[in-house]
Amino acid sequence: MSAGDYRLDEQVGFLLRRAQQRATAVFTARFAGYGLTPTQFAALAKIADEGEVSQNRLGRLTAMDPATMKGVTDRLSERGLIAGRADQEDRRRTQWRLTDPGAALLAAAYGDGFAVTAEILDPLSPRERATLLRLLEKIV
Amino acid sequence: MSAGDYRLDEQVGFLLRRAQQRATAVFTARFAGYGLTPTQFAALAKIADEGEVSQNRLGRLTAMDPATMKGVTDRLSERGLIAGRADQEDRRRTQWRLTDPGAALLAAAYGDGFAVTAEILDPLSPRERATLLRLLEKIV
DNA sequence: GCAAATTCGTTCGTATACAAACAATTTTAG
DNA sequence: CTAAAATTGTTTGTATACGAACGAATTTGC
Repeated sequence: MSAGDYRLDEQVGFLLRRAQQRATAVFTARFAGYGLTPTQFAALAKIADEGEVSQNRLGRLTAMDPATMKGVTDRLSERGLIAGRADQEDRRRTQWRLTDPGAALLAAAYGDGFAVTAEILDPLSPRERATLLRLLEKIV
Repeated sequence: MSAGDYRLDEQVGFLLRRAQQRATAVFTARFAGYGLTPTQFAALAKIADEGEVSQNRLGRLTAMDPATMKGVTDRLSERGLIAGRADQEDRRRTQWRLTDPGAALLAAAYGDGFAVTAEILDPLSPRERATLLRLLEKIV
């Protein structure tokens, strides 16, 4: 346990941070034309799945805390990609749905979403890809 | 390639983002007493390895771009954990080293660094742990 | 039915993360 | 030797990420 035994480059936290940096870089390059960040794309995809979804629930589905979710929905809303309405049954809630431009942008971007995944996993064999996803699922 | 086929929860980028959130949460809980973030701890550990290191090189060793590195060295320096000096041979450079308090804090924290790694990898078998590290290395 | 607990969304502050543009300095090439 | 290229570090702006504290609204527990 001495200092000399601690190798930063072998710690899983450090490797996860670097892997996510790489994933973000691949995404950013591929999505430059859409002006969408990974979290914004995730939010659009989940709203599409849900049809209509409250802000906090969207945060849970996309792994963003309420403070982060606020910023993302604000920016998507300002760009006119999503629209919110006050929920009459629960007046604390804001329900979000895709606008037509939002749905169109998302439809155009899906293919690049698959391409991002493919590019990140390119160094791995099909078997390794499945293993990586399985192990990541186990530690989250 | 239709919209319905895109499952966010199975995309490696999304899983990496969630895994890193978990890793950061484990680190933050374990390091609450030190007031160190994962990047700050990484910087201290690498400075310790190098003895003395320039700001940009430290950024490369810890996977931080120059703008991010600036913020980290500023905060560590303000806390008196590291000290910088102007390099006489290359006047663009700032060389950083640990102060005595910085070295003492780092020495006290190393054990918790190992504990963080152990806790993150706890759901995996020894064999799976090695596999995960190997696959992450391949995609970074 | 009502007080306590929980949930929803907001705001503030701090800390990565990185693109882009920049000045100062050093290195490289011809 | 010197002009071009590269490196070092800084600054600004945008976007996560999250702790903490908060008011408003809803649900729970007794």
